[in-house]
Amino acid sequence: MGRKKLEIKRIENKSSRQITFSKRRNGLIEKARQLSVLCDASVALLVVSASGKLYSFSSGDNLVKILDRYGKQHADDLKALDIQSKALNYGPHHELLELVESKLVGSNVNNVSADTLVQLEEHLGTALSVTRAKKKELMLKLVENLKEKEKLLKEENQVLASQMKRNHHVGAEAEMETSPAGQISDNLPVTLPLLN
Amino acid sequence: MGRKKLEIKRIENKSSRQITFSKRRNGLIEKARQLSVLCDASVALLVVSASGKLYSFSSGDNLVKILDRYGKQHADDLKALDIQSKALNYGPHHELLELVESKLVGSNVNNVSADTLVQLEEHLGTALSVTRAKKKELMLKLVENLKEKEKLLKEENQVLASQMKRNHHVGAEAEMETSPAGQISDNLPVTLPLLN
DNA sequence: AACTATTTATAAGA
DNA sequence: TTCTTATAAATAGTT
Repeated sequence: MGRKKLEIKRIENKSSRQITFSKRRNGLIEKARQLSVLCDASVALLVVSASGKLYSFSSGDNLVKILDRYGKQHADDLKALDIQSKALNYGPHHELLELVESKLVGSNVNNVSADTLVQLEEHLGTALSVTRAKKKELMLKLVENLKEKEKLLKEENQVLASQMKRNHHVGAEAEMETSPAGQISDNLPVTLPLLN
Repeated sequence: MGRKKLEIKRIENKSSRQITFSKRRNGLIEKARQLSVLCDASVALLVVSASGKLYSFSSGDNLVKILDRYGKQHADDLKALDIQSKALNYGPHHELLELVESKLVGSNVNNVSADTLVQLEEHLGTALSVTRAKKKELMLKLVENLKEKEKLLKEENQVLASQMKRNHHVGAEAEMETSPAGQISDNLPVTLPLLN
């Protein structure tokens, strides 16, 4: 979008590269902001220059608020939760923390590179997703079982209700039965599939 | 850059918003890619739609490596999960990423202190727990609702079954009703509403 | 998903 | 850096 068409490959001239970086970085961040506003989307953008400077944009507000909102009384709850769901979630979480440590241990922290931190961020996001996936899988199974139970009970209920109705009719009109009692139970398998 | 100038504020029309999201998201990701190539920069971009779908770009092979490590079958699972669990989980996740950024923004990355990173690690653990806690809370509520339903249905079943039994008795023994017919129909409206 | 009239981003130059 | 401007690119509304 300039005087000339620019091939998308590393700009070899250093100062052009820096100028282009500065311009396009600003443009990218502005675009990210627009997307988040226009479309009600959450956007997080990290840009690290070749020289290691970090620029970023992020929609939404920050973690401090969340931690405040959940307050101290939740700290214990969270511990309990951790214990209970450890078997389920600890694997990835553990790996994650080990990874964090391995990124830091033995190396002077001052030498941690921006790339390492970007990588770390990705690891955290992935680990969180994996954790969610495992827990959700199990919870959904539980819910499904309960829904199945509910469905069966509803069916049974409707069958019973319709039998009630017929019997009631019979009772009210003394004995003018259009169908013998035996037929009712014969019909049951036919009506059951219709209940859903 | 279109037929009309567009104000940068939430697009109210849902389908326009979705279309714009799709277009601009693609544009943003392409711009991110170009910046990383042209200027030799590290770029990480996360976009989550209002409906919870996650899109991302990351220079380097970090993300790919991670997904490979956790297995390809997880990649699809994670996508699906992100859609379904956005309302529940994205908040903390998002804020987590923001924290990561806030720890870094404006400071030369080389100056990040060990304390800051230890703190960050703690925050990540907490954020993970908060996420789990939220999900668990909602899932438990759902399970509780279903159990309650189950209980009510069982009770109703028993009522219906015992009424059946009585009616059946009446039918078999011709007309010896322990309760008048009217009473039965009086009872029906009481039990029927439970069916939903 | 394609089209196209416009707007927007930006490459080069100052 | 910042501004200017010619031009490339993105995209809003439309089909």
